[in-house]
Amino acid sequence: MAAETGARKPYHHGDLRRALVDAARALVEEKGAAHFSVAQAARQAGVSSAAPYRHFRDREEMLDAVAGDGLARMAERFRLVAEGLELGSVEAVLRIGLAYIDFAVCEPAVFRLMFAELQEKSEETCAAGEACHMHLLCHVAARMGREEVDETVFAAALPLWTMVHGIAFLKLDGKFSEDCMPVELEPILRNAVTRLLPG
Amino acid sequence: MAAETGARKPYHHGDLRRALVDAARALVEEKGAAHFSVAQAARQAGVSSAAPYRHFRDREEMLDAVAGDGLARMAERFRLVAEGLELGSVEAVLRIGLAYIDFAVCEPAVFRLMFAELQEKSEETCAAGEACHMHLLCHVAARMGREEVDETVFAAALPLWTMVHGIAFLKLDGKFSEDCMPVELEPILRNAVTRLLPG
DNA sequence: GATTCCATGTTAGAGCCTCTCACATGGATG
DNA sequence: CATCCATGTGAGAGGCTCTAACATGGAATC
Repeated sequence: MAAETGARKPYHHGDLRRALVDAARALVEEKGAAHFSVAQAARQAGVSSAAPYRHFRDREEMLDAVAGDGLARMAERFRLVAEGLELGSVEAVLRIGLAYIDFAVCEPAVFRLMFAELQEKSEETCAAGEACHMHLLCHVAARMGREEVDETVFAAALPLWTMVHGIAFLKLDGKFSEDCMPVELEPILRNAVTRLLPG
Repeated sequence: MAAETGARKPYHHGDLRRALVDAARALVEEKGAAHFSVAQAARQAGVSSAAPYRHFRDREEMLDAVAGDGLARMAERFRLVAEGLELGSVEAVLRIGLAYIDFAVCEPAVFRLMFAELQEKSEETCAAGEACHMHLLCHVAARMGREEVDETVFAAALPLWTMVHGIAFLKLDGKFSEDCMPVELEPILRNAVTRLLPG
């Protein structure tokens, strides 16, 4: 209920933390995480360059927040695309894989950040990452007739998970572009999923 | 023929470019690419902080050189581990995959940098990357009885390549560590390679 | 309602970094 | 020997991170 109409700033700023994460996300996507600066995000949000440090310990923690936000949004997408599809079906796993790759294509810099080397990930970011992983693991577990996600399920899901992850990364590197090696991903992915899903 | 004995600096410095790349590699591995600084690499090499700019346009180009160096060393490792093994055999592909993952584990930060978002990759870096990729493609082509690496070969190799890439990245994220989900990689990888290699 | 408190903001600034410019040096070349 | 140019240095502009001391105003307390 804040900062919508801009009628008047409801508090000192309203929800600066949220505004900073949004600004940071845009900047990261625009120039890459490496060239992102806290000062710029602060300007974008209309506050002094010291203000962000009330909400984030340092630059790294701000980037972590952007990563966590991205992971949470990706998990939500997984939920949406698999909604209504049979648990453990090739179709469901395929949809999740394609959503994964789609996210990477739509927000390449944020996607990279989500798997970047951060010295210290927040509880929140880790949980969001786990949530993403769990979407796939549940399907594999169902496929195997398991109730719990144990080591066996994890091992069975690993090739799938990693393959999709790898495809997304290579796609970002332009390996499948027109002038390199144009490839229709969906059939390849469907084929691989079929071969790799247990049962 | 330079800078071997260290008897006396043969030229202004000898081979500053090489020294800087080595220093940069060490620094990147030590603190991560994000916290690497040109000035520090210069100090490490014993020159002024302006000297590196005679050899690299900017910080980014210096990191690109470290990445290219890493890719070249990885290609060389691929050559070594597959030496003597049958072209297109499961064993050869498996060895290359394990070498890939091993590199990631031994030099995680450099490995990340090798696939990081760099605004502009040098000719050299691109070529080194292609060389790595080609090692796998040749085995797959041989497996399929092809002479050339065409789109079909590329498509067949893609799941393998991406899966190994993904495993390496997830391993860096500690996803297979003791306190998360301890997994013996080799059998899983062997199984997946067997299932994904054509023929 | 007035007072107090504290979360959240601001200004000033130390210290480091990137990158540039003018200048220095010395091996290679004619 | 004289000259040139690749490669180095020192100084410095400008930007960034992060800290410290101070300011402000909504919320809690009396």
